[in-house]
Amino acid sequence: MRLSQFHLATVKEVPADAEIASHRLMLRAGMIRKLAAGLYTWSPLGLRVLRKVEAVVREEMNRAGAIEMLMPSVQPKELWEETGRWQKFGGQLLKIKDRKEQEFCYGPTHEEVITDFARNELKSYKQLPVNFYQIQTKFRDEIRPRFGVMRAREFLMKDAYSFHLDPASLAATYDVMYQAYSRIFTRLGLTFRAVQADTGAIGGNASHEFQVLADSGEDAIAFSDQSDYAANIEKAEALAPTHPRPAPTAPLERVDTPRVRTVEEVATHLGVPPGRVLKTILVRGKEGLVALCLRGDHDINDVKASKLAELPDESVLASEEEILAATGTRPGFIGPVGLPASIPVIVDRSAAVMADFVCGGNRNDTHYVGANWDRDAYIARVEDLRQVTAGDPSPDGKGQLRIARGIEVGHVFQLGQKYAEALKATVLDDQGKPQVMYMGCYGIGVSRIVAAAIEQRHDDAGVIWPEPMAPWRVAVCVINPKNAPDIAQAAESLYNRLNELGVETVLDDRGLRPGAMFADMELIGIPHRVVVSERGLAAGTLEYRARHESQSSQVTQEQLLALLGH
RNA sequence: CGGGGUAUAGCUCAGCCUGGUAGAGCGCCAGCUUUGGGAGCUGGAUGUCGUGGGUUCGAAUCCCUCUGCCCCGACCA
Repeated sequence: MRLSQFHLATVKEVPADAEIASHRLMLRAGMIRKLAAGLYTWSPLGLRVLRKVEAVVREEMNRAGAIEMLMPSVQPKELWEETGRWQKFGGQLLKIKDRKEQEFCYGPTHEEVITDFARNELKSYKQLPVNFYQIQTKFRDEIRPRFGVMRAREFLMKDAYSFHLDPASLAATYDVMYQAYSRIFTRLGLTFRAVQADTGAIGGNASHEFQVLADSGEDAIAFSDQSDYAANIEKAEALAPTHPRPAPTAPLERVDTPRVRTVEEVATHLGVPPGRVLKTILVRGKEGLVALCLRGDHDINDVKASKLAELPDESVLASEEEILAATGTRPGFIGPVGLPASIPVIVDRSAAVMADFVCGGNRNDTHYVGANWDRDAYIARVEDLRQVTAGDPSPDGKGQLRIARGIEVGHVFQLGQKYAEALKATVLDDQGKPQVMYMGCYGIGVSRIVAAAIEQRHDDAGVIWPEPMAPWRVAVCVINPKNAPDIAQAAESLYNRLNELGVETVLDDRGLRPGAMFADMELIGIPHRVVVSERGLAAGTLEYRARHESQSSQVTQEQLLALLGH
């Protein structure tokens, strides 16, 4: 590509609200332009990168035996009503009407459509297993789109759906997809981890997220320092302490704590560490309120809490009015000691081994000190309720947990029969009997990968693309071609030679001053830069510099080609 | 959806408090000069000051309305 024939539109300034590196750099490099909240135009430059990611994804999906297809982005309401998701999906589902007032949605995902396709196309177990995929635009009406294409409303996704006669076949394909995903992210040059993920309401335990490690990531992941255990923090189990609960040594005593409400305030006020304070959270259960007790220095894990039988799928904190009505006490002074018997007290594993602890007094402006389980308060059940923290023992018994931040770029999931059942997608088995198929689904955020790669690989000057993602591998920069026709000629012939060898090359023939040219090539992250100038021409050399290095070197054309693998 | 901001030239922003001819830098156009790290000089074009209303002799500026956008909390590739 001759840059003079391309549309490169780099800018120096970027809105102050572009917070993370990838968003800023994508705007500066002119890869994307915002159309509206969460909606971005991919410029020619940005699209080149997006297509590179797509190509790797497509290659590996094909290699793994998946078959590409393409489904509509607009989907009829009726299908979504069959699975109940027209309602359940919530506000993220963009609903639209056509001229006949018929309702549709812009597809946020394609389980309904693919399962409808499958129930019509797949008749026999002999057609299974089969794995369909597409690379397609999705729309999710995110409550808060942010960080550019990292969390956009419209985004490019690779989604695959596999169909099976039995769970064993599903597990086998799941494994193949897991391996394919590992290859994809490895090939793209990303530092990532596959982590166990929560399976939500669907059940089962086979789901992994592929997380690109980056401090700006929105997810927290927990991993062992001594084994390959890794899980989304929502999923990571907090093991029960191995030591038994100490015997009570202190008497139960009520103390005045006027206006002292939070764990931190209580700890400071009474001069005890937060770990000696019991945190009691009242949530709205299926029948009345439920008390959840945690150690003061621990945080509740909403996913774990919502799995409790007493709680609805979406657990909600009780309001101040509800708490007052149920206990006669304001939030901040609630504790398990003397709590109305109608409120079950579910205690986190770590909190259950506390002794002589501080807790709310169930009377405004008071707390108890020297409280003890059994003697003073009744435990309905002990559960794992808390978020793991760094230093906790790894759930697999090997090593300690560390916490890192990640960007979710892929997710593999064994769906089981949920959708096939709702949509009555069956095949005949070898007995001629209809069997509901088992399904797996496998997603990759193609556009998000572009942003995630930049988060991991950039410097002050701009992006440092992994080679498979770079818009071009090599940039040929010409210095002052106007003054010396032989320089332009030399650059031209080098450019042609590289193209003949199949090296994707961009020739910067815009005639800019060197500084502007170098700045642009660094900003857009071209891995290899070659400078053709009068100096070098006289010496018969070219100036070479790798994007990730700060030093240039003089090379002959043969050396350059060798360096590029030719 | 709750809380907090913000909206002025193509872009990034000042001006608003204290009402009185619409500003800067970058970019763009023309010309001259310059040519190894985002050049210099000269000249030029560009605005319903987000929308609608109100106060006022007079509103970018004060008041109200609506809308867009951004940030902080619960969802997901």
